[in-house]
Amino acid sequence: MKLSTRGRYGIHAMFDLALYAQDTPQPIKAIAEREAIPEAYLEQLIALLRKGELVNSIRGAQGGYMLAKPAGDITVGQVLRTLEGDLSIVSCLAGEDVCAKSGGCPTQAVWKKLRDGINQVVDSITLQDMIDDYERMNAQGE
Amino acid sequence: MKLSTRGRYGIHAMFDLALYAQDTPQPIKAIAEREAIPEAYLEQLIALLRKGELVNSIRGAQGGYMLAKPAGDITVGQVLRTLEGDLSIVSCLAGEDVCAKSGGCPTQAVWKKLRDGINQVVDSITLQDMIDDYERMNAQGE
DNA sequence: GCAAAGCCTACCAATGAAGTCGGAATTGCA
DNA sequence: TGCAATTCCGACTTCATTGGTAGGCTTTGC
Repeated sequence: MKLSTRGRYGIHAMFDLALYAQDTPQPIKAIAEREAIPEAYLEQLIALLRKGELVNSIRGAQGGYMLAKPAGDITVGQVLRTLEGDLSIVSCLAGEDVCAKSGGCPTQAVWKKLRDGINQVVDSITLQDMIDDYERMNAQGE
Repeated sequence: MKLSTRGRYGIHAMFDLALYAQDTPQPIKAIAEREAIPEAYLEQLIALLRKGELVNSIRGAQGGYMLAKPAGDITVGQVLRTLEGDLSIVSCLAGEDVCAKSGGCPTQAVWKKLRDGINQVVDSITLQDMIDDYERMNAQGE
């Protein structure tokens, strides 16, 4: 039950954009270097984020990427779902197909609680929250 | 970020034992049939549960498996961890290795919250809780 | 002693994750 | 006008894991 690197890289990349792409768009190369992500791979991930309308792209020289919305309007959950698909842990819930044991097996209740717990956590954290944490940390360190 | 069938099958099997192996041990074959799990595969999974000391085995004819502890003392989390390994979503936390960005990257806080949320859910549900749910459901259905 | 069970190990196929590669199309700037 | 920076796109490869099978040995109740 691991998050794949997609989700991890994705959050890193989005955080990076929130931090560095306030004024000028950031090219993949810069993000990849700062966040230690393979450049060609990051390209794929960002393509997904673009389709998910979480980032905007500017093509051509001096181009790059920026957040499509304010950092406070983007949650960790949105990013993870865009990259990893539905977070519902067990296909049984996603597909709405009832288990062999009709009437809803008692395990289903467990998976539901798990799913809700996870969503509750990831949807309550925005990129802005992360930035705030980060700046608080830096202020404290000095 | 899916739970593999291991976890799903495992919970089913444990629930089955909690329900049917109160007095007499249940052989793999019976569990597999009731829960619709491939017999030979279930054998492997139960071997893990045995090593994790969540079930006891009785060898020989009329043998089978029983829970090693009262159903109220076994949590969903214990079962999942035994079968799936650490539930900590992101290796970064398990290995205690600090990220490239020293001082703890701000994403780490996110993974920690996620991990804690998941553990909180799965460790708060025991097999007995599932049984109770199940019986309540049946009582209601009639 | 036979048959019902657990136990053990090796093996296999399919899938998805992670990443690479090459080459377009677009665009700022000298 | 043309070069270089950059996004965009799709195919390909490699590797580990998942999910499962097969076969044979060991234990033990009846």
